[in-house]
Amino acid sequence: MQYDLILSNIGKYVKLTEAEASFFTSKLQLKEVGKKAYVLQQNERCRHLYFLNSGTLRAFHLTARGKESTVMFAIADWWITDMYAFTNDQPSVMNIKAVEDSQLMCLSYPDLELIWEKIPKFEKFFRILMQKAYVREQLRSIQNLSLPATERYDRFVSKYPAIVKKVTKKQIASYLGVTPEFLSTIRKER
Amino acid sequence: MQYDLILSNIGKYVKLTEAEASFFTSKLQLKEVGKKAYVLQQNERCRHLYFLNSGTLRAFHLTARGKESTVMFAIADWWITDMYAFTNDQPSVMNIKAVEDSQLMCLSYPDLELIWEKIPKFEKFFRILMQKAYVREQLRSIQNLSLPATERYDRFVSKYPAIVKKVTKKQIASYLGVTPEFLSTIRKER
DNA sequence: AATAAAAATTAATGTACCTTAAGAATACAA
DNA sequence: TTGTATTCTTAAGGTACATTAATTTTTATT
Repeated sequence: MQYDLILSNIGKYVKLTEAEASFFTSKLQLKEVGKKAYVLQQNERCRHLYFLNSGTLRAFHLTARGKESTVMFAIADWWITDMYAFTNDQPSVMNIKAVEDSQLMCLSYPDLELIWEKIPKFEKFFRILMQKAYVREQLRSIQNLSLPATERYDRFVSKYPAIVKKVTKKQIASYLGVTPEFLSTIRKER
Repeated sequence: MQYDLILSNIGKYVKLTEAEASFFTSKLQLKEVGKKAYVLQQNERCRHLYFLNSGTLRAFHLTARGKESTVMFAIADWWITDMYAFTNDQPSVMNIKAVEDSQLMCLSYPDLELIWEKIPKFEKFFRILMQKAYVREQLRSIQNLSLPATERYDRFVSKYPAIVKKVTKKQIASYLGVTPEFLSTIRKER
């Protein structure tokens, strides 16, 4: 049922007993959002960590001048939140919006702290999750600094084919840090 | 003595007993490196996680065409390694080199696993460490995508004044993703 | 199906930043 | 202290990418 995906996601890294699993799932809230709905608005407090059961989300930062920068995409089986705002209880620095109808599991920070306290295995699980997220971001930084846009696009397409199928070119452009017009000329060259 | 800094660093987030602290420090190896010495070479295996007692290190990626991109700097009280290579036992994607004479504590992956197993509090500590590193990298990505070089420089200087004192303009330029020549024209405008 | 709205493309022009090259300042080694 | 390397700066010319604007294509709405 609705907890299968999230439990198997966690199960890749730690083994939970029945009791632990049911304590954990008792803290989850199901949320359904329609396409274009906001899961989080920039400057608001970010009260939840989200796990995607289905659908697609996009996190993006908006500058004063209205420029959008895509921070990340999430599809089924991914975790997403504004980690800065969520863990520091600060106004969020990004929006999270549904690219298509999506189903999410929500976990509040107080509940997450309870879970960490009661089931230390979850510290391990989140350590691994954060470690992988850190590595992903660091490799992205390296690529942004060292590669021209054309190669960044090629690598994005081959690394995230499932995402490419779901999101617009405009959204990919804002993830890569180029305009949609320029991405279009890049693609013509292929 | 030599363990004071690292223990107080850890103590900010978890409280260790005497026995735990001494088990932990028993796994640490002291290393001294001279200015310009390599702590890690790109493509080599990355066998250690490092904590800086003193000095300054710089991690940078080198492209086939010889272009350097600075991934991060580390000064006293910072942790540093090629986290991708270290945790996945893969060839490293970056070099780590001493900007000045430095003293480090080294921890191997097998020892770190022992520590995690024996003292679960260390899972929590590293969860927090990875979480902060992830947030730092994500905010950097946002800034790289949304701000022009001149503002990225200003923010770097105000966020990391202690690092600015230690490293060259050329190294800062390669962290910001601009050439030293262009950084020079930016600085003239201040 | 018709209309509206958003995305994608194309092309002309513009600019932030790069490349090359040379000179000046700073640090390093003999 | 002198020479040598490295960094930093300045300036001219070049390029990757942005901006603007118009057209086409795709998607969403009634």
